[in-house]
Amino acid sequence: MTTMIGGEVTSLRLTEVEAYMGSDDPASHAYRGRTRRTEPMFEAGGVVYVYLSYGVHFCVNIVTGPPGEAQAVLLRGGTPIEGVNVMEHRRGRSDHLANGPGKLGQALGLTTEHSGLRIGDGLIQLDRGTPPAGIDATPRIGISKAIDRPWRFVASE
DNA sequence: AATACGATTTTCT
DNA sequence: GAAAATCGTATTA
Repeated sequence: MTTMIGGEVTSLRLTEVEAYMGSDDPASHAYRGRTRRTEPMFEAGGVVYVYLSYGVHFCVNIVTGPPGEAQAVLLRGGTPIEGVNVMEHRRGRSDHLANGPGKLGQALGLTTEHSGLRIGDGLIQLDRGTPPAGIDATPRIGISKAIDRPWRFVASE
């Protein structure tokens, strides 16, 4: 995916994501219905949902389902491709640029201000990218409910 | 109006 | 391996 925030272009290849269903998924923010924060999740697919985690980190989601379903994919990690110097500057270090949800959000320069934006509006884009050799499904991380659902997907290459 | 709690990361021991 | 940092949101009174 590619972002153009503050005049800086950064792109990376997504390698780790997690799926979140809406009303069927106790671990989802949208589980208890529509609220102001989760509003973007109930939009049609192609909308970005960003939230502040632990008051410290910005985590990025992409809505995938039809309107009202609140299906989304949490971007957990990726490998930098373009604008690496920008990411290094934003992260304040040269390693571990986007190998985690909060890190990825910070590296791409996304904040809650960008929540609800549509992909393709000029700020955020999804590219075709290189297909992974394989995909592993594992249990999701950092949640306390519905841990038994293997909805974390990792590119094996 | 008040309070408890994260879809986390970093740093220290 | 453990703990702190930090604030918006949801829940409760």
